[in-house]
Amino acid sequence: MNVEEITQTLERSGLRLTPQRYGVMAFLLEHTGHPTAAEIFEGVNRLDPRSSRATTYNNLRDLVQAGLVREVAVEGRVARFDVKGVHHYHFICDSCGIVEDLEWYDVSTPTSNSLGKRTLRECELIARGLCATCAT
Amino acid sequence: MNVEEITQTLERSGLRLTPQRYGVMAFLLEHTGHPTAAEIFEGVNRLDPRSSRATTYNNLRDLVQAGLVREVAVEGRVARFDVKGVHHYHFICDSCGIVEDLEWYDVSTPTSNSLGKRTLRECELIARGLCATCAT
DNA sequence: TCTTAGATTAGACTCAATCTAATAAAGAAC
DNA sequence: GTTCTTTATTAGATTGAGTCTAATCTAAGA
Repeated sequence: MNVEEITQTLERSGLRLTPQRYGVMAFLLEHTGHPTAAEIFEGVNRLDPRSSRATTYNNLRDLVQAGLVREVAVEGRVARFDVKGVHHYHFICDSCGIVEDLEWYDVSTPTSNSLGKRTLRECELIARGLCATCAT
Repeated sequence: MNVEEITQTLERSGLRLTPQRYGVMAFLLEHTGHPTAAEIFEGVNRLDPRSSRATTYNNLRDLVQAGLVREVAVEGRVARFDVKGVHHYHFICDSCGIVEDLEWYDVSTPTSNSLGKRTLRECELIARGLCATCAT
């Protein structure tokens, strides 16, 4: 994902690509380990330019709404984020809680019968078990 | 799920079936709409016996650890719970955020190749889109 | 240049969840 | 039964992720 793509996606949502927003995107593209908002805030501010906590949260919200970033569904109180670049699923370790990427594959979707009047947008898969470190 | 089963499962984890614990289980068995801890706390206390907030949280933690209850993976700050009785998946509405059950079906699991050294325990599916109410 | 909508900011605030230290209740031991 | 010990419960204080507020600041357009 390059700056052009990001700018255009944001424009489609009526958003500017500010230094702070770029900082969040750049950090997420570089750190694929599903960081928390606090980690992103800290990481972005380790470099220029300074971004406030509120802005980091605002921008994460905006980027999620624009479809560039995803808030990963994990139980627990802290939100984790990743870039929606390449389709992938998640593996969560029962023991240490680490969230790892699993390569995407075609998963059969619920029958239209069981969906009823609902409209389906996407299916997310969460695999659970022990990560490589905890399994040994 | 009956009292016998619950008692035995708890005993296997070295836990007693106290009135407060039973209250939580009974509430969850009756209210399948994925209530929050606060809702469970309030619901349990609408009847006898009085249970404190801390106890509700403690018991939810214990019941999850004993494998009787599941903390549903939803993004957001409030934890939601359901009884692990019947296998099922979840549908989360993009618009109103409601969490509904989807009947279980056999989903293909990740290849052992992509899992690597990880051990797989279960696969959870989260479908997203618009619920029946929001779709119309 | 002026206007205006969008963006950022520090700090106060909210509230779900956890912690603490004291009390209560249920088994087990005698 | 009485005592000892472990497990549970409790009210209230504390934590901390996330949100809100009201005041600036910035940049695009007229």
